[in-house]
Amino acid sequence: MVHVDMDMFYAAVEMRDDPSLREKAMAVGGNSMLSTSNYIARRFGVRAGMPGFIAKKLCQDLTIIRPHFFKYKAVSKQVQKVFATYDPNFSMMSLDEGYLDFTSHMQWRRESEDSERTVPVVWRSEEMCFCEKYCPKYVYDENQGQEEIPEKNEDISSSPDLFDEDDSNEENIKASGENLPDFCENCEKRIFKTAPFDAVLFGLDINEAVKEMRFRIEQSTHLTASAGIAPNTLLSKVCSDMNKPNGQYRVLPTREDVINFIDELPIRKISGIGKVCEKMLSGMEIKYCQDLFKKRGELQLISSDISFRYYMKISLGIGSTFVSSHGERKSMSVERTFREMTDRDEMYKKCLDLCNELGGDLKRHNLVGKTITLKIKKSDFSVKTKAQTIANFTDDYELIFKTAYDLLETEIMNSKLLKLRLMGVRMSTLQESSKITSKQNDIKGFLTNMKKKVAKRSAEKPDLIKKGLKRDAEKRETINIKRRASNNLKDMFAKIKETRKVEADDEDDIIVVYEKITDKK
DNA sequence: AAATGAAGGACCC
DNA sequence: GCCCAGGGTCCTTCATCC
Repeated sequence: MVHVDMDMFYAAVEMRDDPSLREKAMAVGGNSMLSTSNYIARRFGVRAGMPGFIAKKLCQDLTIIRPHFFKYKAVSKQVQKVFATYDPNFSMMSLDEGYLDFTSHMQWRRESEDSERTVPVVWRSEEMCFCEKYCPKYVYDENQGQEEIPEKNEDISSSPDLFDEDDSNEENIKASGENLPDFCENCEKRIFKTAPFDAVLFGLDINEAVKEMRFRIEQSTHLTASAGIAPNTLLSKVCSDMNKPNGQYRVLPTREDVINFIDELPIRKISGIGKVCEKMLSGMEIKYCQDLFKKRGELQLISSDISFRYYMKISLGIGSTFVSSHGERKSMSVERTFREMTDRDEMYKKCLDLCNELGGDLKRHNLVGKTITLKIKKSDFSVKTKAQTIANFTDDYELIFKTAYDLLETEIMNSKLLKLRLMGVRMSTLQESSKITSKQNDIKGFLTNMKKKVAKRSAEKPDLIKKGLKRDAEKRETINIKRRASNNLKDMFAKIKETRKVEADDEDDIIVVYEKITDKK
């Protein structure tokens, strides 16, 4: 499995298109949030996911560029084109990263011609030396002359035995680059060591294959990518981060290599273990992946089945061994942050706008849905979502607004003074609009619609508030029950310790952790 | 008793 | 050095519905 990740994607695109940005500290995003920063800005501590105004404080000279998504999409398409030649079934996780299965490519590669592994050099970065001295003309093959895009070569016998299965050409290329200095003494630019030629021949093994792919990406987009090669996606994702700018890393498909790699790996490196999880696990003295296995007894006690399996898989370095090109989407949404809003009419107006946008998006993607969710974020940053499923699939903004309005109305009614900083509308339970029949809509829809209407009538607003308060009381009660349960955890441990041989020295810590989890609302 | 909905979070890019 | 956009997915808990 190979994971490929473009280096500081958005920032790199902007720097590519505006050379004046290259020597500056810059970031892409807005005043409220940055999505990427370049390496100069990172030296000041400016990182992705940081509010722009804070970044400005860290680095006064920071240039903030608004994102240009159409550009990123175009670049992503180019990258995908390269991906497709190595694995037509590649799966894109976002605009700038994807997983590929190289198995069948490697089969093909073993029997490939040199010409099929040769990539012409059509572009050199401006930071790189162009001087004759260090960019010798490379004659790929005396018989074939200048090389174009690799084509099926009919006469096979003529190719020399120079590059056997065992003898990859990596050595040859390296050898020619190793003698060169890092920088040219004439132009003082970096010397293009990996490919000081008009065409580059890549070797047979997977490292070479991935280098070739990254080289192709660079040639077509003028941007660099990093990659990770490993026996499964979980590991390859981590690997692509190891040699981050413009590099790659491989974990061999052997037991030793996988164990060596995973054992000392901080859990936070694994995709899916975030801030919260890290903190919780560190409370149990779990910092590295091997600790997950060491503390498996305790973990099983406090985790759900799914989480526990997940942890164990991580600790053993187990992950998915196949990629599936994107499944169908589950939801579609629009949301917007704005300056504090208290006026109701303004809120309804905003809601309408969002519904309008969402409706357009749905239509554009040929989708209809039936669950509408209203999301609001108050000035204190607390987030609330309210959802309602309607009878019929729709993409009509007026219909969406009808229910979104109701949801917003009850929210306004339920709070004395609503101060909003964000509003969003989401549609889920999606269907392809072509797939839905009018019959389904008419009969089934009519019945459920009636039911909903009756149910809604019977629930009047004061009742709703009462019900809400009642539910709060119930919630508090369940929290208390859980708290009591956690007090009994000590006894539980003792019993479990007897029946199973669990090494739990730090029971107190675990109870603290447990309380933290259960008290968390 | 199993399935579905709703609400809330964690997490990812 | 700080509490954060906007697009998603998935998990968990609780309620409800036959």
